[in-house]
Amino acid sequence: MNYWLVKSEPYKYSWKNLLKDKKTTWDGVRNYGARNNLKSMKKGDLVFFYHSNEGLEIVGIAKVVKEFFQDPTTTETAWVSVELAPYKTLKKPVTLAFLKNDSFLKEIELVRLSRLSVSKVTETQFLKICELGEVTL
DNA sequence: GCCAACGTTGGC
DNA sequence: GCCAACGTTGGC
Repeated sequence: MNYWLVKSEPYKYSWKNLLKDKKTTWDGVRNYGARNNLKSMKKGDLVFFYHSNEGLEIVGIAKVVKEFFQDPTTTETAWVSVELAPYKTLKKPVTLAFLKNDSFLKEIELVRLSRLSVSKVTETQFLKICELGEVTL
C-alpha cells in the first residue's frame, strides 16, 4: 500500500464536491512528475486531499478506485487519470503552516516540492497526519 | 546537450 | 499582486 497527496483548488473542485459526487476522475494533470505518481497508484492506495490557494490544508482522505487510464481530457497519450472516491474526512484539517513548523513533517513532498500537484507521502507521514487530523482508518 | 527566456504554480 | 521555485521551450 502506498500513500499520496493530491492538490485541488477548492473553487474548482473541493473535497465537498468529491463527497457529493462519490467518485471523480482525476484528470488534467500535465506535469511528468505528477503523471508518474498517478501511474504508480494502485487500487486501494490512500490519497490525502489538499486544498491549495484557499484553505491551504489537508481536508480528507480519498481512495484509488481505478488505476491509471488515458486522460479523457486529451488525446495525447502521455497523460493519464485515475479514479478517486472519498474515504474519510479529517475531523481537524491539517494546515500547511503546521506541516512547515513540524521538524518531521516539513520533509513531506507537499512542502519540499511545493509545485507538484500529485506527490508521495511516506507511511510515517501518513499516520502522523491521520493522528493530527483525528481520523481513524 | 546546454542554457537563457519564458510560463505556471502556489504561498505569502 | 508579488515573487520564488521549477518546468518547458527553443536557439545555438
